[in-house]
Amino acid sequence: MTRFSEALIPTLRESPADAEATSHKLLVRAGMVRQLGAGLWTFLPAGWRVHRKVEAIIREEMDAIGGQEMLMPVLQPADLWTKTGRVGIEELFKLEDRKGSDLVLAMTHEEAITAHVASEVRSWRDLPKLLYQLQVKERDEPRPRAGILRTREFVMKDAYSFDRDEEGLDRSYEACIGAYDRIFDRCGLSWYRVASDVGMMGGQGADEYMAPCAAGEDEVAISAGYAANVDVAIGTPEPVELPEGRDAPLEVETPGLTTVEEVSGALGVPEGALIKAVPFTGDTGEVVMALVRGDDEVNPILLGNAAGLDLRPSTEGEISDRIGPPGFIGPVGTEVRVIKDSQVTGRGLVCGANAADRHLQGVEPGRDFACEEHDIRRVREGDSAPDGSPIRLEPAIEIGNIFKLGTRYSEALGATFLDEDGRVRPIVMGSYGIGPARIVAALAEQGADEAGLSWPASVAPWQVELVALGKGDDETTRIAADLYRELRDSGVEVLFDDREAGAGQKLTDAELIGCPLRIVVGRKGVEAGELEASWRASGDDFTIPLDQGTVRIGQLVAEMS
RNA sequence: CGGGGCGUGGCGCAGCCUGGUAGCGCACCUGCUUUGGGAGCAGGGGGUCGCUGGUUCAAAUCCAGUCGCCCCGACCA
Repeated sequence: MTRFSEALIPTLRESPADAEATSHKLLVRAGMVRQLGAGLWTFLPAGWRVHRKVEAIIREEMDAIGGQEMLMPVLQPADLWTKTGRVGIEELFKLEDRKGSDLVLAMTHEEAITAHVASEVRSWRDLPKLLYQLQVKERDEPRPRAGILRTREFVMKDAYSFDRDEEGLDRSYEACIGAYDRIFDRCGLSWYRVASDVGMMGGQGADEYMAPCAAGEDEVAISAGYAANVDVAIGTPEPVELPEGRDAPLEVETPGLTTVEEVSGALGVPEGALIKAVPFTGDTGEVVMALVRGDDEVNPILLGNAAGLDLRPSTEGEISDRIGPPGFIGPVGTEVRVIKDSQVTGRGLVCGANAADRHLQGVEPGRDFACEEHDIRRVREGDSAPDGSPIRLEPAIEIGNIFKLGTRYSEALGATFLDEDGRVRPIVMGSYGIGPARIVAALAEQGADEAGLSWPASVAPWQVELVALGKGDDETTRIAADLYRELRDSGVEVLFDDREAGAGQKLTDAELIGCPLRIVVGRKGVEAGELEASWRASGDDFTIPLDQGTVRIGQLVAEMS
């Protein structure tokens, strides 16, 4: 299999100075990855072994649901991207060839695959199809970060489904969910499938697969029976005790008090009794006033979806012109569109009076102002999920995503077919991505301890690390070398540390690299007729009789996978 | 794009403020000793101090510009 002395596994005693994330530090220290430039990473042999094992699991599960693997170019004519309207995306790398033709480096492959399917698929009989590839993607990221977590070039498994209609898409989508669930389970990850924002991909539905880890750049709202990206998560907060209602709003003086904290303090009401009015301006110039409880924040994504607009926070000038003095605005008497969070209810609420240094008490939605009602507040730790269980927020890294694309790409690129009635119809598409490198990083984060990495057996670079403590050609070294050959010949993936190095270095490196099972051949053990074995994950150790080494280790390896 | 930080042998760092022959630890090479948690002794190799320009008798050090990298935020199919 692999002799450490002959392999390129450059372990490091210290972390690189610019590393912050655990996975970044440990993957570099374990000699698995190296940086070539910002967001540009090389997988060294040990790291690539892990990556390839993840790929193999992906291939098996995609093939199992009828996926067909293929390979498309990364370098593509810009023309295709003009047709789908994606050529303007800032993250898209653009370049010219020597003839001046416009090219792009693909960030995903919807354009390419749809162009092929458009020219090859004619009839309803040709559908459905599920096609996938493992291919490099290129993205001009504004900020690559955290080692291999967010890079400018990375391998992605991208799959695309092509169906005759929505029902077919639903079936393809469900099949992919099944495959994805199995893939992440088999990789040994802790993961969640969460509802997500459909984003710029458009389409009718989207789920993300998230792996919780400290270095994650997303946040997930999780409870016993609920999981959603915080971007779209909806929870129910603790109710607020409101002051007495009134027959009509009462204007009170609140000189210079513009924050929720100041107003609630001055009036002696809980922050949740205030109505926080947050103005947004749409791409059309329309101003929308979002209302949430004083102790809540507006979730701009939920608000944007509710409003059906692309929104940005309004400027002070827009607020003054269209609503009232900033700091004192409210929904009563305003002429702009008002969208109220469903948690803003009851009598006795407090809001800005749209007059300087004035607030209104005893306000009641519906009676005192008209509005649309949606869930637009940002979820908070401790909220209740729909099933009543408490929500917690966890950082997580996105490891996969699936979209119901619909016909956006097929219409743009003329991917149509003739149905059974002879009508031309656009193919209904789905898109399904997985980032193997992110799985590697998430596993590194999830399994790490003070000593280093710890890989699940299914994706470990080697199943066993065999450490020979002796030096030169003493007896222990010969025994270790014999055991290595036997294990290798019996099909065990074994990393044999045969280096001329001190025991401390070899043992620490074994913990750093994180193979599931470590076997030590040393003088003490050999004198007792034993091999010393230990599990990386639990630290449990035990001995194996020397003469049963190959057989027992073979059994343990079979059991672990 | 806004803010902050860093570029000095392979890695981690000091030196810069106050200009004057480039240093430390680890790693590496040779020899001897050593071998159960990152060994010891002796000898040795390796750096145009990111780059360009300026100031100066003299620049790692001062000035200007530029490139690269990291972190926070914005952004992120």
